[in-house]
Amino acid sequence: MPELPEVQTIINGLNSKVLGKEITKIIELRPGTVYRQFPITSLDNIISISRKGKYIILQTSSNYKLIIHLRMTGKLIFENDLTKTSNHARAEIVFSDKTKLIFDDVRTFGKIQILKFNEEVPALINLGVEPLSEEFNIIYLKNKLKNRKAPIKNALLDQTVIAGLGNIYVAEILFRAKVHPATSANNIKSTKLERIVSETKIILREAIKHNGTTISDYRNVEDKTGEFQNFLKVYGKKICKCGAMIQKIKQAGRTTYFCEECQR
DNA sequence: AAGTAGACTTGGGGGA
DNA sequence: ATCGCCCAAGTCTACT
Repeated sequence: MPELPEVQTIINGLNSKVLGKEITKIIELRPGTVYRQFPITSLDNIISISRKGKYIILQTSSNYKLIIHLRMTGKLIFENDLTKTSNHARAEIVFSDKTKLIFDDVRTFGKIQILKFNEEVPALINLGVEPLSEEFNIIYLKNKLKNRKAPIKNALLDQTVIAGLGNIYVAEILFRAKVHPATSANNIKSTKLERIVSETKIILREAIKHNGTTISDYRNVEDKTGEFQNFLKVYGKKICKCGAMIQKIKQAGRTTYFCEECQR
């Protein structure tokens, strides 16, 4: 799915398009997309739009919130015309001013949860630090990784270590930090950990500036692609800028791209 | 406890 | 051109 920069781009779009709007109904077009623990009876305004890791949180004025996860192929598309729809619309959030958000998701992994405002979700409670916050520093990372023998690639994908990284950005981070993805997490030198921390922040900020990375499905709320795919150095590449072939290996079921020459 | 294969699901692309 | 196999931005569960 969308990783942190893509989700942040969507948050920015939602803030300009739907903040303050009144929700009249939430339509589930495919069963299993929307989890409701209670019926929504009143009309509610969206009073805040934020993100934790890759989770989108819409807080409403009358004590409930929507937690949306896009997983691999989910999109939130703002639409001015209520009669319009999209190929894989799974749910719609309809507003009183005759606009709506379409939740479109080819692979149907994405979900919308409707929760009481103070209700917590285990996945959200257990999230690690935000990589762009000051809490994400070498002391934190060293402590989190000290007992982990698994490859650094797997550890950085673990949302309870850092919230928001995914397969593309972890590959790019390790490439720029010059760390081999199979290195045991607890066996990385401090200078390299420092590089991982600093490159993570740099890459994520750059990617947000370019509206995220579109490999295939990701779109922002205006149904537009991101541009950061033009700046990737290793993910999906065949040849490294050093001239060596980019290697592809499987780690924890995911494909890892890396350069044997540059990442040691 | 840590680590990982499998499951969920649809569609696009390279190859026979 | 068709068929069918492999692959994909993520995370939860169940097993060793």
